[in-house]
Amino acid sequence: MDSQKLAAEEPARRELGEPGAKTRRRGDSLETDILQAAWDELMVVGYSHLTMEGVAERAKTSKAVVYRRWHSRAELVIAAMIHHQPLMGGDVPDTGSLRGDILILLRRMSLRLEEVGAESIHGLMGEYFNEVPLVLYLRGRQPGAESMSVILRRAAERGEIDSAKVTPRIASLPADLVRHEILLTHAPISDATIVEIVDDIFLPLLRP
Amino acid sequence: MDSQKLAAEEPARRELGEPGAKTRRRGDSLETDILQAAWDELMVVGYSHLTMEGVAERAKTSKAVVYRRWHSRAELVIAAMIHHQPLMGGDVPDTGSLRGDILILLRRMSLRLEEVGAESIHGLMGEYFNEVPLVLYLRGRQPGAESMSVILRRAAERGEIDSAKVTPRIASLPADLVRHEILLTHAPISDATIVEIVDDIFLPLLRP
DNA sequence: CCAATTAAGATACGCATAGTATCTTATAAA
DNA sequence: TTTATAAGATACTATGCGTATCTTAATTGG
Repeated sequence: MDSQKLAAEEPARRELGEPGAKTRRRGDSLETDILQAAWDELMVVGYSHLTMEGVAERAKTSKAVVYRRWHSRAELVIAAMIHHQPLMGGDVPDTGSLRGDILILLRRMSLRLEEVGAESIHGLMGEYFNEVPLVLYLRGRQPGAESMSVILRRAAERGEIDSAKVTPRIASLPADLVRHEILLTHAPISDATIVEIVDDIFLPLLRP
Repeated sequence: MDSQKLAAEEPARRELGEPGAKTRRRGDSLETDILQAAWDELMVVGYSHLTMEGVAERAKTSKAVVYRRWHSRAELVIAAMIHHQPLMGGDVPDTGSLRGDILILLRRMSLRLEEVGAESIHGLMGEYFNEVPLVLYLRGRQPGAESMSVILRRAAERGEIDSAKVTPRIASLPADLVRHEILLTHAPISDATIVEIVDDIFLPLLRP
């Protein structure tokens, strides 16, 4: 039809042990590699400078392959974030006191959020606002992330708190405040801030 | 030097009463018009679809004129937001009770934030993260926006609250929670949510 | 009141990136 | 071994950013 230059002269040998090796990943293996590449690219250049081209290049594949699986930059990055590490996942802390448990939970959450970076989260929310998975991710509503309710139940059983005072809003309050702090400030949240949230706000609201 | 087509044949008559009228705005008048155009454009197309070209066109001027004053899209939009309406500004409510005052303050703030739109705020934060004015705007730290401390001082004088309990974090808590809610959810914040924040969280923390 | 200066407004351009389409060929399935 | 699928390379369109250049209206100041 038109003067399209056909194919490549060099048959695209990817860096393996032997040069000239021809191999093509497919399916899950390829998908995992792309998600990893997207995460790496996010860490290196940040969300605002992340391009589909860049991710494809890093994954040693091409844009078309990436677009075949994710329809936009935001979708890809959200998938990469979840693939890398859910925000709230992990074992439920059990130190024997509510204060100890929740400090562990909040520190873990803030480390993971800072790893992703507030900039990325804002970027995603800005161009992908009506999508659900991102908010689920942020709020830690992934399946298997019910740490907070487990901790609160145990604390109530120990008699540390008045379980009648535990509304959903209060249960999510500490995480909300940490999230808010990270989203609005550039510097990482200090441990003193986390302790303040727990000791001056959260615990006083729940004590019998 | 090169084959540049020179000038316009048509001398750019802007819509005034008489066609053919030649007039050029300058200085503050022009600046105000551009800020207004930027705000209008923000309302119509949203931040993610707002372009410098679009703003210039709406203001009936050209991109170059806009760039002469603001170095980026984000800078322009922040200026437009502040020009349109500071988040926390306005008279300090004085209903005679802390609860009444703070409800007014929070409702006002949430209306204004929703007018700007969470999407815009995320977009701005995403591409302009290290800039100070936006966070000042969001946190209501503009000069003349000390409503909250005035309200709290009056409440303390009336003996409604224990002023020893008022830490900076607790003082900003209600606004932080409203802001957080708006930034994370699509729908406008309900009045019940505002009341809940005040009655279940804020007031219990300050009562003697 | 006229000449010199400033900046508005029009336009073009280079560049980056999004997203799509097309083609060859390695890999998997039958 | 043949056939179907999709990986990977490449080209292409469209958009928008940010800059530069040029003309001319408006302002300033002697």
